Amino acid sequence: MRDVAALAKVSTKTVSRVINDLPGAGPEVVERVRAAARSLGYRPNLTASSLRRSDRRSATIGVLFEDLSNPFDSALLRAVEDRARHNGVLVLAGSSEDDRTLQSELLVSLSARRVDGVVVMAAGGHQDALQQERERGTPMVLVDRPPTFGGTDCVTTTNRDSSRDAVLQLAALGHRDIAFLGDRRTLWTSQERYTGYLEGLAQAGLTLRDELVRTDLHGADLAEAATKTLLDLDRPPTALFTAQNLVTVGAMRVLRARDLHRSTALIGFDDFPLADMLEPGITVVRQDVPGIGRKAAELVFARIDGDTSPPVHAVVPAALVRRGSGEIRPSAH
Amino acid sequence: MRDVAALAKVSTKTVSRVINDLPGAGPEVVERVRAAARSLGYRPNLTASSLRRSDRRSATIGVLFEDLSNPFDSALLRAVEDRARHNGVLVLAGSSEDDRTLQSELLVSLSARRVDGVVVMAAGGHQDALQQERERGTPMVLVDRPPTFGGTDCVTTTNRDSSRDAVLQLAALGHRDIAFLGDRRTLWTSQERYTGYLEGLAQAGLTLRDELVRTDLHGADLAEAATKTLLDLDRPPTALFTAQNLVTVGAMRVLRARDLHRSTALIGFDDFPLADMLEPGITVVRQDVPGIGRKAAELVFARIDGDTSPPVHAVVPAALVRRGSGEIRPSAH
DNA sequence: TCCTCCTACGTCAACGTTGACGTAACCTGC
DNA sequence: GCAGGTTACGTCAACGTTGACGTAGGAGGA
Repeated sequence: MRDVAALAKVSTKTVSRVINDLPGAGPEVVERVRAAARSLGYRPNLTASSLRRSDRRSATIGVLFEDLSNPFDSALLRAVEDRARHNGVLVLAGSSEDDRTLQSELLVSLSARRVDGVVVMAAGGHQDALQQERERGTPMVLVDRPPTFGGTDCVTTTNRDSSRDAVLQLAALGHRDIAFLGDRRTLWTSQERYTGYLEGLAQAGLTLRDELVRTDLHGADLAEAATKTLLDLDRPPTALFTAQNLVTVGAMRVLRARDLHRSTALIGFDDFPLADMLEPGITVVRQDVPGIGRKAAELVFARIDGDTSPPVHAVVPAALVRRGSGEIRPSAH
Repeated sequence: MRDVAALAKVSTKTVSRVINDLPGAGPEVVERVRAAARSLGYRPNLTASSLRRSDRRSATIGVLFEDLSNPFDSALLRAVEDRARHNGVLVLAGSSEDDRTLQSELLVSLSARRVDGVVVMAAGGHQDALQQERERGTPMVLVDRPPTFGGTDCVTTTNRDSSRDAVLQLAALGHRDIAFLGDRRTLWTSQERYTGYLEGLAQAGLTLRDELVRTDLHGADLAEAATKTLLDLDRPPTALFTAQNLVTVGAMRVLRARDLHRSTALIGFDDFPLADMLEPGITVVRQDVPGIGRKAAELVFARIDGDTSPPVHAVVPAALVRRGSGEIRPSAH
């Protein structure tokens, strides 16, 4: 900046004025400064700028999801990024791997870089670190899972209602033995979806068979194993409700291996690519991921801009996408 | 920091020493400062720190890919992120949408935030903005596509060789009419894969039929349309080589719709989730995405650490994954 | 005893930028 | 012709931190 000022024969303050399009610089000086900046390849230092500016904004937000290589997470990141770009804001992204310690460390890193706000998918268990950061005044929005503490916005989907509807659809087709396969029980989403499953059974007048419930299936491999034991039961389920992405994939694999995929009904929570290309297509509860991301971003930006209205828990509706696997009737036996 | 210093009754410089674990602070003072920092919830300001420090590192790198919601891109991001975390570095991520203007703007944004280096998937066409940034001294590594200018590291895969091998495998099965469906011709990867296709044909002693080559298929819809026209030819191809992710999906859709998926061979470049769950499983050329990401990250960090050895073009080998669709023989006619 | 060296601090300025404020020149209206 | 206002600059200090350097006090050696 000093070099630019020297070359244009003005003070650094005038360079600052030109760079920020502030009034108080004559047209001819503006031109001189612009030319000097161009010829020197000058790039303003945003970090120094935000250090001095009164609003102290870094025009950067943090995104802390579980695993950025997971399609759900990356779609969400992309949605947040799009909305952020719209505001001239960049995104610092990190994967917490659902590890509280790691999440906490990353949060400190983000905080040290003075992000204006954060969008977080809370790791399971205690949310002390999140709460602490929130109480320091950092604008924060939780996605996918609500906070266990107060005063914080969050965006989730219709986990319980959509799960109930899925189970009701299976029951309406005549299924009486509907299995539930869920992710880690510590996850709020898993709990909600399980509650929805229970509500669905109750509403359809079906009794819960405990042995048809398998949880803590973290990853497709565990889901495969669980599906196998379910199918080996004396009275195996005629329909499966798989409450997460990878669980659905694991279950599908086993159904195919045993050639049961045309006779056993399957509804999964979370859509995934190519679900429509399989035979049969996989019926899923599809979350509105871009909608969730957009809403979350809007909330952080509103808070960053000083919105002090009461915290919001936004619920973005999911939809049942019928593709075949969820429309299979129980085979007569 | 001033508050911490006041509370611990020391100078800010001593606080700095304690925070950075530098010598020159007695054990009892260290304890006092730590306690003060804790009780005030002090967080060092990394941007101010990097402004003053001599190395001027921000401990942040930029990642500029085409679309962070694309599985290839997000897997790559994750790999870079993991390596970065290992160095205590955070990642600023952006999607360029293969738009040169947008890419250039994002690059300026990254530069203004003083990232220590960038990993870029170059947008098609001129790379002036990239070259300019590179010449300003920013450590830079290109992934997926090489630079059109010199002095810059890059990491790609065996586009040409793997494409040739795929075509040779099809030829060995007896196919004589092998179609090529490719992405935008401006993309280096498309060109390389097309060259590999030509080499494969030549090496197998097959003659090129121009009408079997379709390029500029940006997205699954265009790929679908192109596949339809190919199959409507008087002498349709008996095998397809689809040179990109979404192109493969588009082609698959059409083959299925016409019930040709068991009789027409298909090999796609780029793996995708569930490719193994389809009937038949889709034979693909699989890139080592984590390997590419890791290598790219290693290269930037080496450059950031002052490595001035000649620029490297690392080639991470891809592998043919046989799943069925690429092993279909031409039907007798 | 005195000089040297080390340790544990403190002081000051600077990183690149901008807010607050100052000032000289010009305009406007009567 | 002059008060009052506006425009186009410049000067200075400060944002939070750390490098360079200073200093007081104690340990150690001749």
